[in-house]
Amino acid sequence: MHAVQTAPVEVSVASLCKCLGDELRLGLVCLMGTDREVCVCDLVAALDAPQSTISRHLAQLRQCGLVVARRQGTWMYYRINGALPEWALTVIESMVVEGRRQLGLRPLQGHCC
Amino acid sequence: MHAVQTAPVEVSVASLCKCLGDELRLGLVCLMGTDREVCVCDLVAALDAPQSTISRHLAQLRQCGLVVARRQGTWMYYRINGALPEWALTVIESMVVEGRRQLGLRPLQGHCC
DNA sequence: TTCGTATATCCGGATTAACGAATATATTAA
DNA sequence: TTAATATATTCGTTAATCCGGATATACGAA
Repeated sequence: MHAVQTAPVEVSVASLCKCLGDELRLGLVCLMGTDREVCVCDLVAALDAPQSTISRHLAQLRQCGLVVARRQGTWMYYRINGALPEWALTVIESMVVEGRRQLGLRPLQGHCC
Repeated sequence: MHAVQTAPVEVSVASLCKCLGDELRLGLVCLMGTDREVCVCDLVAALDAPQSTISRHLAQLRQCGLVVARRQGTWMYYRINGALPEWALTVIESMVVEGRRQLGLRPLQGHCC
């Protein structure tokens, strides 16, 4: 399991933090965890925000290199970018654990679709 | 050495990230590291920004609980708040190491004053 | 006291970011 | 084709953030 990564992607510490400095984006990342693939409809349902808002924030996370997306039919699945450098994955993992606690979120299991 | 901490302070993951999501504030934290006390004049010199700007960002870090200040005469010394919870200190340490690399900063040694 | 230095705060203006309804695009099924 | 569903993007409005000169405050020395 656990797909092996290609060469690490450069990510700026400040832009990573800026991404996670928004509660909605932090919530998205917390729902994914570092190893889970989730589809947009689940994220919309779990965070109870308008679809356009979720989609916009996902685009930001993607543009930052923090997450990657995979299309399957009409659905889009998002996950943390496994090609992130070690330090970034470590940071994300630590924050996700605490972030879930603070935001009262559980990692999403199974797919809605 | 290494002062023992009192009870951990609650810090929100999102607000910690928001703090570190600004390059100037990230620079300040990188110059302090997790165990160094630095005075404002050194920070102003090292980051080459107006004193009022530095002071404003330091106030934000302080208000977030990320740093604590100690006055000594006319000088103010700042350091990372040792009472931060474990996860926060871990996150900061990881980001500081990489942040220094990206911003081209060295931890400040010795005092200007 | 007064002066000089170090730091903090104020404030108006500029820039950036977040929002969400409306609309566009992509895909599948019929 | 068309319709239906899932997701992305646009756009105008509102809110938050950043900046830095000017000013205020705190302290030590004289």
